[in-house]
Amino acid sequence: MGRSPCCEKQHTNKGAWTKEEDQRLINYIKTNGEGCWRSLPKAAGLLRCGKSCRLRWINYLRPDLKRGNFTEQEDDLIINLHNLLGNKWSLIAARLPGRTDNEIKNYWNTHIKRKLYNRGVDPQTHRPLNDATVSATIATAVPPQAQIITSHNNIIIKDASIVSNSNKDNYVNTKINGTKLVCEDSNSNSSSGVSSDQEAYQHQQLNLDLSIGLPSSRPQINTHSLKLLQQPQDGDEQQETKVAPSHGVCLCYSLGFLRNKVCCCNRDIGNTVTTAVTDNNMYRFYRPMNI
DNA sequence: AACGAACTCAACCGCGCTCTC
DNA sequence: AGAGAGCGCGGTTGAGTTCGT
Repeated sequence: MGRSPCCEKQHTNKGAWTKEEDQRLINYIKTNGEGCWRSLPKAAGLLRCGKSCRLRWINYLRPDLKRGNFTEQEDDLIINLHNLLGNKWSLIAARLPGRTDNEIKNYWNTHIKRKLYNRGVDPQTHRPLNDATVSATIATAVPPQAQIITSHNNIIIKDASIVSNSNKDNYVNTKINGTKLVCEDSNSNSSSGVSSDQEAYQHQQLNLDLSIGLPSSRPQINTHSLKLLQQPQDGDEQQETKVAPSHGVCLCYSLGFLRNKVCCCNRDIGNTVTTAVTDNNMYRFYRPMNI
């Protein structure tokens, strides 16, 4: 049993949008607002499928879109967000006002990938690409779970505590083919051997202030958390576990989760803090502000 | 000037998720 | 509980544009 088509294909236009079609769509959305894309084309007098209308509006016609080239700051932000989130273009776009996921995806594929290759960085892994010596050194000195950030001619190893002392002595702050390995201790703001321009770079590093647990990290969740994860989403307030008498910040919005939906994390913001709730495979965390 | 190659990006496609009935 | 509708996402396509010879 196949999926029904989103529209009657033989009665819809395809390809580039005309100015008249754009104007019809703009006029309709100005009057009626976004939403109900399936019925929109007919209501707006457009021979397009709803998906096509939605895409045209979101990627091209929306008034809050930023036009023009990406700035260096946006480039860096995209690279850092991609390092953190992978190909989650919608999440990345949520962090760049006026940019769309499609635009960022295209920009990544046409510009940034090449830029990273030119820097000798693998755009998928964000690890050094073509310098066998550097790669081999990192493979030797740095545990695979370490977070690595490439910066100019430096490779910054976040969370230095998981790098053994002997490896720190042997490799950190040494230059290999012009690339310097730098350790950064996650418990302190200072990095060992970090020069002023490196610090300036690190200040630009992304601080999303996040706590995200993926399903693979489930074993790390204690029984208390699991109890929270199993609780019903709505209504059953007695099962809501009181964790700390503090206010909190819902991270769902800032991450771009639950767009267009009311987040259920922040119910009873007073003294009750839901530390984690779950939608199938995604845990959503609610962070007390005093942590 | 002409042609093909390379590049860009708007648009399309198909899948997965959520919601409703 | 399960099927279908609707939406959003990521990957891919292809027409238009730019570049190189």
